Amino acid sequence: MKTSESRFCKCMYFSSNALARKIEKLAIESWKPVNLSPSHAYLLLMVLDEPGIQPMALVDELQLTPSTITRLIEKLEEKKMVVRTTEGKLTNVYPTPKAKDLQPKLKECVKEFSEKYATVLGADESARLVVSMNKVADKLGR
Amino acid sequence: MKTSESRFCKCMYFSSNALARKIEKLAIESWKPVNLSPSHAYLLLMVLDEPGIQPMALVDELQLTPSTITRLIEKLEEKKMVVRTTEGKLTNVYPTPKAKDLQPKLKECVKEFSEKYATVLGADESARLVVSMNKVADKLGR
DNA sequence: AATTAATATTTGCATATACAAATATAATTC
DNA sequence: GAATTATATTTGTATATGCAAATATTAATT
Repeated sequence: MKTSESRFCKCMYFSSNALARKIEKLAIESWKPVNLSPSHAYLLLMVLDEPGIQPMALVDELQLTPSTITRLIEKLEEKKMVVRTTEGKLTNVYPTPKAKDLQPKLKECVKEFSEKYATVLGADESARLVVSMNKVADKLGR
Repeated sequence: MKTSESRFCKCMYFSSNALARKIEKLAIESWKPVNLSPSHAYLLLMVLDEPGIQPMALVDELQLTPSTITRLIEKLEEKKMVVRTTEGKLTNVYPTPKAKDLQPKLKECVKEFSEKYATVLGADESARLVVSMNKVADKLGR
């Protein structure tokens, strides 16, 4: 059954979740080459882009909760992709050389992913959808 | 930081997830009065609407995996909201009287929820967004 | 300076979800 | 009718995520 044929297809809860799950699946495929989940990959991209970035900034940028960010960092630490230094109440997260080596491949995955859905949906339509999802998310605040 | 200001706001993965999480939060609030999570509530609504419905039909309608559907039903069974009868390889799920009593309240929650986001986003805009999310989900198939 | 309040981070616990394998049954094919 | 294949459901296990409480540290107030 298509999403649009479900009895609940008029419901924002149903639709946003169904879409997110399908996109997630596509994303997981895209990041398989680097053996990272999409969230881990995005967090690592942030760290590579801004070495020393602090968890709270990651919370802000990735819109996840502090505890989730801690857990993501922990896993990347296990994988020797980042290191953490704690001074006082602040923590800095730095990429390891291993992560830096991976950077080009990571960017490749980002590109592959966006091409994957642009192919299916059309570049314009997907861009428009992203903009309007963001607008709505903004309005829902916090 | 607003969703639209994140470094990743152009990415479908980020945006669809951020939106789904925010909507989920709103939905959880809306179904607190009946002490059910949104997924449980929707499954129960299906069962009330179509007593004896089989798990596979729920998989189809709710677009979740079979295992997730099993788990959701189990929990509703614990709560004495549904009963399962298994004959051969098929299972039928029926609402209990307790669930039937709850039905009006459940529908009330659905309404509250949709009013909640319609207020924030405008009825038209939210309807449009839902339609286009469904369209995209359809195209992503499977 | 001492107390209080605010902030950053981590931990313990709970939940929803999925995948893959296991089970059980029904349908098909030979 | 026996063997194979397909289908429905459940189970075991793993993951991502969140909330609330715990820690630790800094800032503000008195």
